[in-house]
Amino acid sequence: MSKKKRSGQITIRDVAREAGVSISTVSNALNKSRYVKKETLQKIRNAAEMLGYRPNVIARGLRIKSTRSVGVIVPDIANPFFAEMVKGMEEVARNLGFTLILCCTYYDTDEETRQLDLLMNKWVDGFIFASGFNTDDHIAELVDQKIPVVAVDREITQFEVPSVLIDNVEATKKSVNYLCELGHRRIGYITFSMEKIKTVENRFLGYRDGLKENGIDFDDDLLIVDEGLRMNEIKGCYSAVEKMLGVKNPPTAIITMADVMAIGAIKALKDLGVRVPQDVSVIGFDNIAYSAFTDPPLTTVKQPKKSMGRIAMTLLIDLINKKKVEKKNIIVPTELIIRESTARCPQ
Amino acid sequence: MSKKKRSGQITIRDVAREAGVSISTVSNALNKSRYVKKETLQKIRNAAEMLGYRPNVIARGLRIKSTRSVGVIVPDIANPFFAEMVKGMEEVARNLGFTLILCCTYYDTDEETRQLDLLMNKWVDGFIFASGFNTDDHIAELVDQKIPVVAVDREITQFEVPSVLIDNVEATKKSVNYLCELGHRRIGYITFSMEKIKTVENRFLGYRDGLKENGIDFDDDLLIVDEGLRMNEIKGCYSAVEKMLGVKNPPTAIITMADVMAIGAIKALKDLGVRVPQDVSVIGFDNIAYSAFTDPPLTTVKQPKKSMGRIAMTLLIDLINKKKVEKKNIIVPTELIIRESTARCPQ
DNA sequence: ATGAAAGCGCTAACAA
DNA sequence: TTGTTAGCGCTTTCAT
Repeated sequence: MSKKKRSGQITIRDVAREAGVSISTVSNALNKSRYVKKETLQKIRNAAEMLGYRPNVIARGLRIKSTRSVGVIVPDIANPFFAEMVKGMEEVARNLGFTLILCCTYYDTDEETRQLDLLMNKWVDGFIFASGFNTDDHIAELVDQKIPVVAVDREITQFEVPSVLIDNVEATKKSVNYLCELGHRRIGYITFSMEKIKTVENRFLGYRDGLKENGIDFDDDLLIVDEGLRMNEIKGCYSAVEKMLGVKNPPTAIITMADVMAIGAIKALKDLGVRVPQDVSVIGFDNIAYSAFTDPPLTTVKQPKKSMGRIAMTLLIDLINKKKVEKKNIIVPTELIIRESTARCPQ
Repeated sequence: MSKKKRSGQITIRDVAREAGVSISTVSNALNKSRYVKKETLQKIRNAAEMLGYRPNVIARGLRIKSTRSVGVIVPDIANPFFAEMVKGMEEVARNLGFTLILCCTYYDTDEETRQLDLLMNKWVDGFIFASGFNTDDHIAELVDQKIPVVAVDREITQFEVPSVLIDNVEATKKSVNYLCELGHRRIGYITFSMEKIKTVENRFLGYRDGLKENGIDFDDDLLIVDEGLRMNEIKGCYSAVEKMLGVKNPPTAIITMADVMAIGAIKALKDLGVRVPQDVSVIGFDNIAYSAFTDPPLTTVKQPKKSMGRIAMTLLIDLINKKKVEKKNIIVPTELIIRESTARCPQ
């Protein structure tokens, strides 16, 4: 029963000897890469089984230049939005016999580049980027080397890289429209810096254009752009909320660009003695599982996270397997989920 | 600027030619594995830089039998408890130049075994199991082949495998004691099946013994063991709570073995018109980030998730690097976090 | 201080 | 239907 120690691994050669055939027959038999007589096949299978043979995927990878592993690069796995997405990815990778290598960047471009470098050396067969900068320089090399890449929750404009994402402009407009229906005219927006991330920018654009379409002038006072939010989305919202309430004509509603931030905003408001939603309404973005259980439950825009992850991974593996796929963006639907953090505008 | 296509990779041979030295000198220079004259080194570095040389880690791995990658096996990455732990692991893996391969098992032993097999073929250098069955058979082979393994949030009894975990018995007793201090005598417990998972079993033991130490008889009516909770911890709690409230002498307090379940329990209670904590108190376990923002905020037992992940990964990599480490369990501290889901026993 | 060459375990072209 | 063999890109022993 006890197999050999790893450094004395059972190789294809051992199996060949045991089965009384050549190593190429073993290889071909086990990989079904050419026809092998039934009985020979059986002999080989028996020998392999008996010896506890494990094909050395590294050696195989060296030969065929494929490791059947993919790199997944996300900003932060502890953010339920990304965790859900990765869950979807993992599910399909596993089912298709691929291995998922996880890297977190914490929104740091240098880190993203470093990770990429490391993984390219490891010869992963493809990449999914859920991380998000618009400086796509480091993707250039991947494209250049024809390594499959798909993006998710971000757009890559410079290259022919397919993305799986939502229409962020429209999605945010839904929030704005809903608040306007409730009579709000002073609507604040909390985001982190958008210059490098199209997704973040588009959400802001949805906010700005949504206001315009409802005949409301954009007011700089009601826009908080805060880098601190990146590292601690929940707590980082305290200062943002404080700042926003301090303006001469404070908002009656606040939109945040992520649920994790909305959760922090609600807490901050409550701590400041502001009632949600009676005094101020709050809308988040993503519909993470926990937003249904906050106090009050959060109104938010739902993204199909897990399914985005699944689609992205399927796409990537198709690309790796050289299936013909249309290299264009896949837009998945969103939905405004109305819960109790929003109410009619006071007075 | 444009590097070659991958299949025409720049190899050590190209660098050697460019630098006018032998390939072994290049290898030794780049790996500092033996002394190389300063100027030769410089020449080699220049050549490598110029050509955009990337060492092929797969080829290297084949030679030295190490891939500098580790397998991390968790039940469910979308559970914030595991996501936080993985975050800690990823952090140290990355800093030490290791690659983290993520696998989810969804509490399925067969899946765990399959994953393991896949990763062994991929020659990962070591494993972290946060997944959790006490049938450690599939770990036997790892131990047998001297592949480093560390466990986290679980105990492995049959083998000399170090674990990073809390004292689950004591931790749960803290909850029981606190509820007793508040005057509760009818304390329910919701868990999923514990037979195969020591951690789950120990929490129950803490509950049972905690009751005894407070002079309370264990009542079978107040224990709900529900397999459905595994797959959907939040929603699965509905039926558990319903069942528990239906008994002749229902509880005034409920302990769940995880925050995700407590969140579901609170929701279920509210939907049934039971006030938390006025009518029934609820205590969770883990202190995931979102338990601070539920309604009411959850009283829970804090586990240092990220730090557990960090410790586990550090330990594993030490093991891989053949550092001498004590192969014994590392117990990390817990803390009862008192929020507002618990109150004095009514009347 | 450096080079030549063997070989890690596998696949695939070519032979038979 | 199967076997022989070159070679993937690298590390490392043995020479020099």
